[in-house]
Amino acid sequence: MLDVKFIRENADAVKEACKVKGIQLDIDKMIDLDKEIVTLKTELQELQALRNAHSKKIPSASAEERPKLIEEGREIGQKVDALKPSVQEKEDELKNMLWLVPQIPSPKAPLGKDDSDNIEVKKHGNLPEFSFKPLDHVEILEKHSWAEFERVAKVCGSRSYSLRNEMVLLEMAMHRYGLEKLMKKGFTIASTPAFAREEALYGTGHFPTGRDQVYYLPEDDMYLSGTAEVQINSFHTDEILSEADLPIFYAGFSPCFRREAGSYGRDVRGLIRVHQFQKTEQYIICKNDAAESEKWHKMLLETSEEIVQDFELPYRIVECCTGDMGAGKVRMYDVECWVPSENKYRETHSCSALHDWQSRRTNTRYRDNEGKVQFCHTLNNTAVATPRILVPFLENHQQEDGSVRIPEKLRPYLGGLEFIGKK
RNA sequence: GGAGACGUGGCCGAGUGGUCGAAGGCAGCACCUUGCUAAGGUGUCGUACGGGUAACUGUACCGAGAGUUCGAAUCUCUCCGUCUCCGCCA
Repeated sequence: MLDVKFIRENADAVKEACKVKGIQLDIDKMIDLDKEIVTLKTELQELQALRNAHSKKIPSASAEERPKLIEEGREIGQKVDALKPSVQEKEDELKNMLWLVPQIPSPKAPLGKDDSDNIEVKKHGNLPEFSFKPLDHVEILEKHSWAEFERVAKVCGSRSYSLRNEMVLLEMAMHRYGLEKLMKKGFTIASTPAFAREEALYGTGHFPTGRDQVYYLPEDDMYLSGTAEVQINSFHTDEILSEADLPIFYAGFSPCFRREAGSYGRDVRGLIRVHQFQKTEQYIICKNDAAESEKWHKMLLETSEEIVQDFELPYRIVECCTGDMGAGKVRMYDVECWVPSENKYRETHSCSALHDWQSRRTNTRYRDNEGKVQFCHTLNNTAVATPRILVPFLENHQQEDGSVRIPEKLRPYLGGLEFIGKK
């Protein structure tokens, strides 16, 4: 969300943001609507001032004067009541449009239409060379009975899975490793509920546009969130923090749910795109300062890099172009890990800086050292998302004998095992 | 699932129809004091929107929404939340 005042004064920049992000929105209409609201509100406020002044006279009025004054007051009240609904209606209309206004992307962000315009900014690690015919991750899983798909699909539908035996332990080890790393870096580890109210999804920006991607629980009017970002982003709703409190680092740990509507036929096989997964998420609230945001954005990205490096996965970083980054984002990077069976890099982490776009939606503010109340900046990035990360992990670390090598940094979390699946 | 209590500013807490955006205290901030000194005094101290160069000023906000009333923090209803007791339960 952007400030209406900002939109009013920077209409061209906002229109340009809509254009480069591929968002259809009538900014001029919003500005006209806003003008109309200001006019109506001024009128309403004048009437309310009149009403207040008038009703103040009544307590001291004599018994004879009273009925007349009350009658006059009633008339003013009727005028107020007549005006109120139209103000309310127009404010709601504006608010509904404001939810859709994109954040202005950084001038450093590459322009582009979709993910094909993303720019590779870094490559790390050597691609594996196999002296044998490597298996894809589903074949590896099946070979060791490390996952069950068909029976689970009968129970839970497509894009479901059940990890088995060492895979469950490996999954837990990865999260344990990630959480400990983040804790050492000063993050507060927060297990979060997987469900949330509608407001929280508006807060992150998943709503109103992404409703079809989110599971809904009608009995309880709750939604299953696709990331702990949803809950964490709303933790400080309506609060005015102190500058001294910032930055706040959260490491969210939660099950995540995505309907994957519209992705029929894409990545249906295996663990790349599933309805339910487990994620350790990095989240930062910091002060309203672009340089500060940029600093933490770098830090978040570096942390993800450390993680995939410790997992010994070849990866690259792409900077997402304006058309691929999402409405709320100023700048965004993806970490993509090498998937040998597909002969390409696949996204495993997504690192975003949103400036005050989310904090305006949740009304999360802080008082700066000068006493001025400001909206916070927010950032987030994946730390560990399973089972997706298992795909490059299994495929890159597979051995000729069918076992899978465990990188050194992960061994302490797996009872020191160097390999899993060794006969 | 059943019964009850409650929700006021950064925090504590008073306020049950008008003079209340809200007493008092704590914390914060500014200045003063410097033999009651890890203290004392005075002042200041919510947010948003509108008007004004500014001082200042108008409106709204006492969990949220709706209602009653000339007038609502205060009365009514709905919802949300917190707490207590009973029941059920991983």
